[in-house]
Amino acid sequence: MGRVDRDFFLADAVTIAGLLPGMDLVTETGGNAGRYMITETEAYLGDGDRACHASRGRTPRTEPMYMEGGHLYIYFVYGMHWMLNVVTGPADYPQAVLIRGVSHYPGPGRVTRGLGIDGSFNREDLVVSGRIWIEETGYRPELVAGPRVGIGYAGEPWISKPWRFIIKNEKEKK
DNA sequence: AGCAAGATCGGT
DNA sequence: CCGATCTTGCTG
Repeated sequence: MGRVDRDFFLADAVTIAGLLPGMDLVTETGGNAGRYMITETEAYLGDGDRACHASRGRTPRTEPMYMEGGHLYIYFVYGMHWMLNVVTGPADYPQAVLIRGVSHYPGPGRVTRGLGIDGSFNREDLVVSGRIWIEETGYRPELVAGPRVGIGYAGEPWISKPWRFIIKNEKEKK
């Protein structure tokens, strides 16, 4: 139904994390074309959110999160996994939505491995990119919200915020 | 320069 | 439950 435009990404991360499930993530990489429905997301809401990387200040790694909504923030963890995040909100408000799962690839590490997404996609602009973007589908699945995964270090109240969204009846990771 | 920890995954 | 694997950011 067409590529999502800039305005969509200017809302806050929690709002967008709740809208992305059901939409399609489309890739055109080196002859490999793919369309995958987003099934699971998580919101990281700015420098006040202790679970958000930006809460430790602006560093070379987190710089992309300070870009205008619609860009990608990609980083490497545990020595083996790329994490795919969609930056949200206006420039200089560091927020992002982690794509934790798409059709056929549940789990943030599996998403990037499955779609061939790596550090070369860091700072990519979903609004104009020729190799990755998001499309509206008209599908509005029922979602289940819950606490975010793997952020025990953040402490309360952040650890309990229901900012993880999964399509109801969709299998969780593993 | 050295080190601890990490928005994970797969095998036991 | 544990090991893999390596970048980042903080400490000194």
